[in-house]
Amino acid sequence: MSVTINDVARAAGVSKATVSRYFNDITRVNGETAERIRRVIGELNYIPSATARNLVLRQTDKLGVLVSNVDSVYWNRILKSVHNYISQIPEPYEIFTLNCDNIILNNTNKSILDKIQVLVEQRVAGIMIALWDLPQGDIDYLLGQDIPFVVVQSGSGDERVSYVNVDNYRATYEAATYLMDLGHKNIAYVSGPTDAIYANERFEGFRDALMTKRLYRRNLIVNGDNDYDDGYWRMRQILTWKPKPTAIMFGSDLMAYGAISAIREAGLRIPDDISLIGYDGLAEEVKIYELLPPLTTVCQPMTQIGEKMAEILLRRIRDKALGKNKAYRVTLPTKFLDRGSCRAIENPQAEISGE
Amino acid sequence: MSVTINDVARAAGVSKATVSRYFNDITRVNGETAERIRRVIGELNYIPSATARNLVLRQTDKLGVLVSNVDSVYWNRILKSVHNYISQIPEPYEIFTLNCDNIILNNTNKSILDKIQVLVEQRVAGIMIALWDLPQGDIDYLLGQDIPFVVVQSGSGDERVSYVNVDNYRATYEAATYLMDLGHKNIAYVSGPTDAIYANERFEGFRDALMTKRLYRRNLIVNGDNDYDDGYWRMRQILTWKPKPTAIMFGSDLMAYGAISAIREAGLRIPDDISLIGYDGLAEEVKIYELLPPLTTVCQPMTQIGEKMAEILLRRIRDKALGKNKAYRVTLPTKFLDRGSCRAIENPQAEISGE
DNA sequence: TGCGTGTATGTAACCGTTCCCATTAAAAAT
DNA sequence: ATTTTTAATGGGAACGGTTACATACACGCA
Repeated sequence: MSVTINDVARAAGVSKATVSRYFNDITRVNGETAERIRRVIGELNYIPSATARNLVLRQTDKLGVLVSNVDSVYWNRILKSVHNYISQIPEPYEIFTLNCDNIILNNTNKSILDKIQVLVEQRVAGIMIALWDLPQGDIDYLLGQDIPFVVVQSGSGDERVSYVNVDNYRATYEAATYLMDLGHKNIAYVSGPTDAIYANERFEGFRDALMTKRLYRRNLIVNGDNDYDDGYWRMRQILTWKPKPTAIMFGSDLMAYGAISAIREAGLRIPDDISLIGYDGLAEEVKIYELLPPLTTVCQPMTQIGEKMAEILLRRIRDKALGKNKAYRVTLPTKFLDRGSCRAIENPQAEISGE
Repeated sequence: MSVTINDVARAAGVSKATVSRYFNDITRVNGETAERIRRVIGELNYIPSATARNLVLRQTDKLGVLVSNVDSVYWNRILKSVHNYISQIPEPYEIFTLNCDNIILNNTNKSILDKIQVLVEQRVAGIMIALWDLPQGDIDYLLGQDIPFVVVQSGSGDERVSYVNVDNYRATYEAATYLMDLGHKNIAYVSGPTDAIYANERFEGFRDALMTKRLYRRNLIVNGDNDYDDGYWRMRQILTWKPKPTAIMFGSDLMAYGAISAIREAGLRIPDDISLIGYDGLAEEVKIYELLPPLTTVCQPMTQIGEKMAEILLRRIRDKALGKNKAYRVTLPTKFLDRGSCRAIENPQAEISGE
């Protein structure tokens, strides 16, 4: 089987304590001895077992990241930013990413809690949770363990939870106001999954903005699933409405792009025939998206989100070492980016659909 | 600190051996006792320590993945496919992803070997290596450990290494032939990093194809870095050449898209003014890429690559349990996809540049 | 000479499991 | 009634590290 510290100790003619010291505090081992150990390690190709080490130390220098799905630009930018941040600090943390999309999509009997437990069992020093939604039960479980963690996008009202959030409500409120200022009166909204906090926040911003001008109509609200295909199909459905909305806001860029595909297919033009606003700002983050049809959108500060997450987690880990236990919470602003997929309505149509 | 098996045993009035049996072979514990243990576990919120378990069993159910950069569509599709495959098998493997891009980009003092060692320290059951390039030294190191591993895209001639490769040479050979059949005589090639095996294979396929018709010119070869920005800048440079090549092949779709951006900027049209061929087939994999300007390209079977990787790794793990040690190697075919970014040359220009 | 000091190393307990090997009591077989 | 089987459980030694404590020795100094 694999080489252990005992093998090294024996071959080097020392006790395993000395070998251990060689790794953890080399100043406490004699130069010649150290050299001997070094050679033996090389010869035997010895790698200490993190398992055994973690067991006795009851801690590791590993950080766990739980991410919804790895193949999403949004989470990727955040992940990347986390990696960047962590690689620039003095502490030698290693980041382990655990993917949850099979749980969510395949509806297996595994739950997010199982994934969290995997991380807990690993005795990671801290956990970053980059999920679209995190059940309160799981939050309670995490609070029960004494592992620092930080949550993004699913920060609820729980005061004990550290999180990085985005000002979703305000973002859509402003975007909707922008559309109304352009003269739109018949504005549809395609929401993300209604069971997710962030999706509701976005929707509520839209709704409240429209309500200020009595333009909110429940039958102009569509619930989507956030992805491209969903945007495509929802748009095809919307295109059959009479009258057609003059503008549509989406809970995600991906849905908006899917919608663009349906709109093109129908032979309509943007923004001449219909105005669109997305949400995420993918084109701001990924160069290649420049080549996509322009989309006015709400940009999320993904890089900043990742940095803040990592920063807060580290602060919590350091706090824990000092016996402190304080939740940190940040809400970051978004940036509205007009890329030309909306146009002004000169002759607002008299008739408003519904109700 | 956290609840241990001893706490459970004490609270349930049994020995820890019985609690252990409760988890591992419940038939060997009395019904009433089992019920008592079950209750205590619930009350104490006990979760067995995987660390301790792994230590005594000398194995884990963790698989490690080393990936170049998480924010790449290419690796993402492969990762996703790996996750899918693993989630469908009976064994309860957990996948830990380790990201290497800070190593490669930031040029830190950390090396890929360090990352590999982290995985070895974790005593993962197996390792998947999804890197653009893997130094031979690292391969040797891995072969020295007795952890099964499989490599993608960097499989060299080493017979002891299991890998999943793509028939890069043939792919570019055929793509180049296609261009020549369209009448192109002045064809440039923008290569990926020249120190990577796959990039050379692709280039060689191109070169050999052109050589068959004596059209290969060294001064039409540009070395790029595979990404969008690089494609953009290389293209700007190429556009200054006189005469301009009538067609350009790229070592990656990303570079080709970057080039498209430069071409648009220059007011030229594709394929009317210039023909392009990419490599990867991103538009085949990611729905949203449908909206990008069409690009004729070589599609890599990313899903299949991920599946094969996972499949081979598992086979190797099972083999190891049987004392077998055999390398598995697969080379997958690509698919040429004509999406209309190339046109035929009716009046091939007489003059060929260079030499 | 004797004593304190510092350096280098060894000894052994411990981390939280698994599992082999008793041990015990009850059931079955003789 | 005695022996054998079987079922249920406990005791304790691993697993591979870390670390507090003990030990041994060399050195400088009163």
